[in-house]
Amino acid sequence: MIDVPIDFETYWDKNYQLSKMTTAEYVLDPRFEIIGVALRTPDGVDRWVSGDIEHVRGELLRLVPDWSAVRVVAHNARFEAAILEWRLQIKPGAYMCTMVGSRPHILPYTRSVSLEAIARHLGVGTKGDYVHKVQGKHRADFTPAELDDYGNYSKNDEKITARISTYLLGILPTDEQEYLDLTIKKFARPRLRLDRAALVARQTQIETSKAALAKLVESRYKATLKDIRSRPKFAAILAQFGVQAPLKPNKKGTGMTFAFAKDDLAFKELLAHEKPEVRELVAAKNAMSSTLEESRVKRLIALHDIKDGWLPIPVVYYGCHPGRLSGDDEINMQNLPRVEIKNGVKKGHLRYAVVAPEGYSIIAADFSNIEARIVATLAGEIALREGFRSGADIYSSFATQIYHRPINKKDDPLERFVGKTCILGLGYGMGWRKFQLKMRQEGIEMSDATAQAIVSLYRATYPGIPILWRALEEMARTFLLKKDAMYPSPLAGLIFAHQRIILPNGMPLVYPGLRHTGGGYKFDSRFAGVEVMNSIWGGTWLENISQALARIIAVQAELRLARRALPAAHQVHDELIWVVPTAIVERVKTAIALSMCEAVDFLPELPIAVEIKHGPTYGDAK
DNA sequence: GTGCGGGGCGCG
DNA sequence: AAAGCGCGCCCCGCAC
Repeated sequence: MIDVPIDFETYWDKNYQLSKMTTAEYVLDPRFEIIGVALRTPDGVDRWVSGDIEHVRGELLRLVPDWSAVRVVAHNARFEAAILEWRLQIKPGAYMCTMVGSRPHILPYTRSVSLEAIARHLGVGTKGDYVHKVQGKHRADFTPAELDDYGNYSKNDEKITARISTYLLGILPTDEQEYLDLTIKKFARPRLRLDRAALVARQTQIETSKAALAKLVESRYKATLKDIRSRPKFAAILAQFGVQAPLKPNKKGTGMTFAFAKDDLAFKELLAHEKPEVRELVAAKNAMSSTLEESRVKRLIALHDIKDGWLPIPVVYYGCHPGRLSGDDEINMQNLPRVEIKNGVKKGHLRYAVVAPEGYSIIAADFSNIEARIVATLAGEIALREGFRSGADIYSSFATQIYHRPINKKDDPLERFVGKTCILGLGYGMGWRKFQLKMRQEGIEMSDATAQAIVSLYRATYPGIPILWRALEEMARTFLLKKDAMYPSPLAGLIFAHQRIILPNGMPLVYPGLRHTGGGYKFDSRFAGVEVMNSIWGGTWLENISQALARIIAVQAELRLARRALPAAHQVHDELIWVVPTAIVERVKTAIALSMCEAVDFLPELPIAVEIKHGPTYGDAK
C-alpha cells in the first residue's frame, strides 16, 4: 500500500461552506465544484490538477493507475473520501486522516486539530491563507496566475499533511491505522439504508401529537409551546396555579436554577399534584424537553434524500478521551433512542427506520456487561469474575445479599434492579448520596441508612475494587506526576508514565497538565481553557481504564472480523453492527460469536459473553 | 444576525 | 470526598 497525500480545493461562499452544513450535504450539493486538487503521486512528485470534474478524474486515474493499492492521506479524510468515492467514483484501498489521527497524542496538548495547529505543534511547516481569498470564486473566475497561486497553496497543505502523517504513522500501531481507515469507510461506503416511509410516518406522528399539545396548552393556559419550553415563562405559568417552581443548585454551584428536568425529584412530585392543571403542565413540559427524535427524523430524511437512501455514518476516531468513537456532522448515530417501553410509551421508532438493503439482514452483537467484567478481573475479584463466566445471575446474587433472602429475575424484578445498579455503578466509586438519588429517580425510595449500608456492602463484598482505586491513586502519585517516569504494571500490561497511562495496544490515555492540588488530582480540560480542570481520583481512573480496555477489545474483534470479510457497518461502543445476506445470517452469527469471544491477549482471564440478534431493521436486531 | 454558556436529554 | 464516567445535539437566554 503506497501513501498518496491529497488535498481538494473546492468552491465555497458565504452560505455554501463545510462549516455550515454536513459533509454529505456539501459534497453532493449542486453548487459543488472542484477548483483543483494537490497530490503526491506514487513517483514522489507533488502535483496540482485543475479542471472540470471529468478532467480531474481522468488525470487522477492516469497519474495513479491502481487506486486499490493506495492509502489516501488527508486532513479530514472523510471529506476527501466523499469527493473521491461519491463524485469521482474512485475507491482507494485505504485512508489515513491526519485530523483524527492527531487526536490521541496531540489534541490533549493543542486543543485543536486544525492543520495549522498540528503543523505548528510538530514544527513541520506553516499553512498559508489563500483559501480565505477565494470566497465565492468559481474555477472560471481564476486567472491562470491566480490558479497557480492556489495550486501552490494547496500543494503546501498537502506537503504539511504528508509530514504530519509520517509522524503519526510512526507512533500509531498498525491496528489503529487499520481501524482509523474503517471509521472513514463507515461514512464513505455506507451499508445501512434508511426507510423513508417509516421516517415520514414517525414525523407525522410527532407533528400530530405536538399540534394536539399546542392546542391544549393554548386553550387551557393561553400559552404557546415556546412558553412551555422557556424556563422562566414556565415558572410563571406554574405560579398561576399557586405552585412555586422547584429550585436546585446550578452546575457551577454559584446559585440556584429551576428544577425542571424530567429526573428532578421535586419536579417529578408535581406529576402527582392535587390540581390536574399542574399535572398536565408538568407532563407538557416533559414532552417538550426532548426534541431529539423530532430533529433527528428531519436530519435522517434529508440524508436519505441526498444519498439515495444510504446512511453514511460520520464517526470521529478517538472522539472520546478513552478512545471511543464520537458522532459528528450534525448527527450522533451513537445515541438513537433504544427500543423499549418507558412509562407506557413506546420508544426507539428511529431504529426501525434504519434498515438493511433488500435480501440483507442486520446483525447487532453486544459485549455483555463488558466493563463490569473488566473491573472484576482487574481487581482480582475471582468469585465475581467466575460468576460472570459461569453465566450466573450476578445482579440477583448481589441483591440476595442486600435483602437477606433469595432474589431471582422472575419474582423480584425491583430488587434485582437494585443489584444491577450496584454492580454496574458502584465499581467506579459512586457515593451513597448519589446512589440514593439514582434509586429515587427510578422510583425506589431508600433511607440514608439503607443507601449507606448497600454501598458499604458492595465495597466489603468486593474489597479488591476499593483497593484497586487506592492502587491507581498510588501509581498516579508515583508515576503520572513525575517526568520521565515509566512503570510497567502487572495490571493488564498498563504502563504508568508521566501524565499518561499507556494501554496494552500501545495507545496513550493522556492527562495533560495533571497535578495534585489541595483538592485532589486535576488535569486540563480538552474543551476549554487551561483554567478549566477535570478532577480525577482512583474511581475515575478505574472507569477511564475499563472503558479504554473495553474499547480495545471491541476494536480487536472488529478488526479480526473485517479481515475475515466481515467489515462492520456501524459500532456503538460495545455493540457491533453488520449487514449480511439474509441467506447466511445464522452462519455469520456463529462466526461473529466465536470471534468476539476469543480470549484477550492482555487480560486472558477476562470472561467474555456476547448477545447477538438479527432482523430486517436495526430496531428488530435488539 | 451570530456566538456562547447553561441546562437538558439521548446513548454507551 | 472511599467523589461513577464518556460523548454530541437541542433549545433558551443573553451579550455583542
